[in-house]
Amino acid sequence: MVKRICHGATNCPVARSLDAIGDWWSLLIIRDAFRGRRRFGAFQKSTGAAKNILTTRLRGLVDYGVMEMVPASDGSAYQEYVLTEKGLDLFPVVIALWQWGEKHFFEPGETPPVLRDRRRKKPIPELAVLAADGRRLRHTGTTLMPQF
Amino acid sequence: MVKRICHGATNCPVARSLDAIGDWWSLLIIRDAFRGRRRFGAFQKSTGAAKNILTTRLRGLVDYGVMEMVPASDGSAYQEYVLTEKGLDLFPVVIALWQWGEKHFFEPGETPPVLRDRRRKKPIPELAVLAADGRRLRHTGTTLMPQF
DNA sequence: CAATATGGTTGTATGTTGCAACCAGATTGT
DNA sequence: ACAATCTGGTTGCAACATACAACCATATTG
Repeated sequence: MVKRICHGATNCPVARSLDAIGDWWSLLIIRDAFRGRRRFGAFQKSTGAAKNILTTRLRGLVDYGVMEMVPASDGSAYQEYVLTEKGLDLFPVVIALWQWGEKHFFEPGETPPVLRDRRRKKPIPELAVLAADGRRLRHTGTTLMPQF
Repeated sequence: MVKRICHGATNCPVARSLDAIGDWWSLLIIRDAFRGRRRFGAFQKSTGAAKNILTTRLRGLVDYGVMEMVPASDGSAYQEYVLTEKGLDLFPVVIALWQWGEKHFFEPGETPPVLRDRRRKKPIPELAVLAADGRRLRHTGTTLMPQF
């Protein structure tokens, strides 16, 4: 999205992901797309981004295949921006960021908005990295992460 | 980290997380911290960031409580940067970004570095958002995400 | 058919980045 | 002991990105 002079051909999946979405505004747009926002104006209001910034970010997300432009669902001549399958796959990323923020950036007095499964009417349990045998995996120095 | 003029007091956990780590370099530093990097010079080499950028990012991460400076583990007079408990809690975020990049940014010919649990010698299964009853949760429009 | 909403584009001032040069203290080699 | 080098930065500057306001064309509403 933002031009990356230094890391064109990195082999690291994290770096490649960040090329597409590793930017404050893009991630905020994606968050709002998961909250049902579809229109340019809606994203502008809910993210607070300036129009030109929003334009470049939406264009970048479309270029990377995270979102796509579709005819407006209300039949008007306008267009909407919706997440592609690739974009929907970012769900765990957004949830992980949500839960981390919820855990670490709210004072005892504050009540963070609760992430809940509306269908089952229960809060969503904390996302966990599991090993192949289903046991919860905790990061322990050299357990993970190849050196590429 | 980067000064956010527009969103000082947002109630959204994702936005609060992004204030601390929603930046290309910071996330790359965190990735490398999970890969065992500890020294300024090591981060410089593995991320490719310029020294001044690295300085500001490391300082920011320390300010936000994601990393901390500790005396060097080899007994020298230098210092090292290590993840705090709060920083270690970013593990799911990094894994989610890793897996998303692995799935969507590698051509059929390319082989992405595999994320594997060294202790059990098996690849790590895909991170999934689970509902309270343990069933896999897929994003379906209005299932999740409160409007704050 | 005038007024307004939508979805942008184009300046311009300011802030952030990337790069190279420089520097002080710690460490190493002799 | 002392010069060379390594480590972990800081500073200056040019290039680039951002925020904000003004403007504009098309679509929609009253």
